[in-house]
Amino acid sequence: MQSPSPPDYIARLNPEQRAAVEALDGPLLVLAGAGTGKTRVLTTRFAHLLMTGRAKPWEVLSVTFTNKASREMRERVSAILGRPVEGLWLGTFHALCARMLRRHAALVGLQTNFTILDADDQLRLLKQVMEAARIDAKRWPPQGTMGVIQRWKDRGLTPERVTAAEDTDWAGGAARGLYRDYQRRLVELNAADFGDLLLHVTEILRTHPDVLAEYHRGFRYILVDEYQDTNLVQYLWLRLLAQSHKNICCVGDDDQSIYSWRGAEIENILRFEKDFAGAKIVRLESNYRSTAPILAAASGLIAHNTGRLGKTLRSGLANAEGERVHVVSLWDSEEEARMVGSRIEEARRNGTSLAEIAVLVRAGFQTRAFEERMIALGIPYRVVGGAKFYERAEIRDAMAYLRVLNQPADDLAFERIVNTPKRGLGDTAMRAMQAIAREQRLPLSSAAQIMVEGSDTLRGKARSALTELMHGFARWRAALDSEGHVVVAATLLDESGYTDMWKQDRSPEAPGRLENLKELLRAMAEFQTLAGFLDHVALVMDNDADPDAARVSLMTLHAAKGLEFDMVFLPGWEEGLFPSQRSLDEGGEKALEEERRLAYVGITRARRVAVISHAANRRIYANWTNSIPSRFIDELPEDHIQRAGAAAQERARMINAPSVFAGGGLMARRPRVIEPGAWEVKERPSAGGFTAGERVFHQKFGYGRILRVDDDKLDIAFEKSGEKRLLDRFVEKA
DNA sequence: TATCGTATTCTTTTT
DNA sequence: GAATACGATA
Repeated sequence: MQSPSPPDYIARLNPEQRAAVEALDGPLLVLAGAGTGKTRVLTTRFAHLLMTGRAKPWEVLSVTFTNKASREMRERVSAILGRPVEGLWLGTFHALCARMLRRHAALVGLQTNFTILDADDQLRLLKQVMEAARIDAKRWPPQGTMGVIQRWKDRGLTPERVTAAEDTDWAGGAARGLYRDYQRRLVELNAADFGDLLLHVTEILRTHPDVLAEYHRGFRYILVDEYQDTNLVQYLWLRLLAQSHKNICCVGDDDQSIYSWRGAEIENILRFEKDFAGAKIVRLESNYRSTAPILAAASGLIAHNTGRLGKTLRSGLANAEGERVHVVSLWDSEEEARMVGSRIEEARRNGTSLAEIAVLVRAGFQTRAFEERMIALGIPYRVVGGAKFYERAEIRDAMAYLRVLNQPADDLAFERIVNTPKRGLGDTAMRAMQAIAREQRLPLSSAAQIMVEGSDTLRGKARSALTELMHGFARWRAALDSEGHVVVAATLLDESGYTDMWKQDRSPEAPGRLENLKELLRAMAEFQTLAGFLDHVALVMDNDADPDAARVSLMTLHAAKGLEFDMVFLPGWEEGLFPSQRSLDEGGEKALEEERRLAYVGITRARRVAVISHAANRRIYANWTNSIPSRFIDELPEDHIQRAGAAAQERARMINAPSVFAGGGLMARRPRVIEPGAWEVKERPSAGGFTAGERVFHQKFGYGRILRVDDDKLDIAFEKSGEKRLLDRFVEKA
């Protein structure tokens, strides 16, 4: 089977990578640790499938999670093959499913040109459904209902498949009915939400053997990236498609599973061997990215998790020497931002490119403080995944116009633009329109047409405005074929008065918005059809403005997965923030492990320098709150880190004045070195002497019971406010 | 019908 | 503290 001298794309691999590439037939799980050449294995494997003649390019189904990953894979496959490859089934779960669903839309009651709704539309629609069902939106927020529905969809449950036992805890057992109504409305609107793309296709594959057989003939091999992040419906979809030939190769890393909140089930990867009989497992453990201390720190941290498949990362670099991971303690979040700023300036002076520096935060709002600092210092930066182009109001408005153009039955889009700009069509007119639509079971735009043609329903300014709008749409739609979608879009924005609305707007953002509209038209020109463009926007909501430019990257830890930088800053390692309190409240111990994996992802992004920091005081909402260092800092192996700031002094003090008593006691009574000023909240010297199981009282959180004592820190289960970690001086014995 | 003021929520993470 | 949502008022 193996030729005497393998092709050089194989010869360049290390033995474990080679094993992963060459095991072409049957199920294979590749456990790829951070920085072990996962993408390389996937792309080489793809190329190898073609080179060995096992499959044609279109017979391989390659699935990724992000658009970025699929773009990268496409580029690298064609680089290996030395030519651009066309007709590939390569994309995100959602993009591939959208493509499949367009072919079989009728099987779930949709038309081929169905609209893909974004999060905003979904919520508005659900609100309407909940209102109609007279559910108290105060008590049961629509977002919560949306969450319940999405989790069902994540598990492949259509409304019919949801059992009564599943529907107890939300809205008093009304959630299942709301789900059913919501799905009905979607079909009426000829629309699908994100979850539907997978749900519908999986349902079709489950219930239409002929369709399934067609795909079995089509896809001889399946490649899956980031398998640890798949949810149940994605798993079902894959299993159905792999059923006959079983040539499925999943690549993933259980230590980097960070999407459980989106329905991902880490069990999918843990269970792989059981799901696919005769599965082979290959471990990639040679890390070619980071220095030895960074790897050691990350490994030491993740070792605190249980239930791992287990991997040992070892450095594959020729020179793995490097600085220890820095841990910096600071007074407040402003000082933290200053520290990061000055270290970036220093690195820049020493020749590090800004493109090689990243600041990775737990939550999006944290980037703001660093942005301000970057502006003050004149350091170019970019916020990755921040305010998205396609989420801006003017873009969404323009998109709504285009959606109505493409599909008159798109009620959500129609509602959005019918009175934007203001045409004098307020509540009264809209209520009348909705009444007609409901009675005759027609889309809003048809109802509007009726109102315009009829004589009695609408009069005066409102009438002429609506007439003009409807005539406009007829005209623009007619021009679509002859003029092309870009020209029509430009005309539409002008004639509808939308551009004028912003031209007359005196607010400082208005010129920028007009600029954005022009940018939208430029983006449209890259697509053959209007429908193609709309799909792209719904599925590929990214805005990667010149990623090569020398800028510091600011982003969330989630957004950083799959990326790497020479120098990585990891600020805000504080209890409550990271690990996130909310996450802990919702998910308990499992959530804590996921937070820890997130920390692991963060550290392993760094090639040469990692700087972890925490601040003693931080402003949350409007007021200052004090925080204690994240437990993850304590979990880092001391031999591989280097402390600076207050914590270093504190630690020096501990070493210089060893206590004869073991454990907390005297050591816990050491004065806080973090200054200036006293702690604002009433603080008593560390009392020590707390034991697990004891009942305590806290000013804000009320009564609770101590779960664990860790030096001067206590894990407390509060009766009202969940589990928290606090310094003992803030609680008293109850 | 539109605008202004107040109340409320938000800060997890994304296709 | 800001952005949004909603209600009261002109």
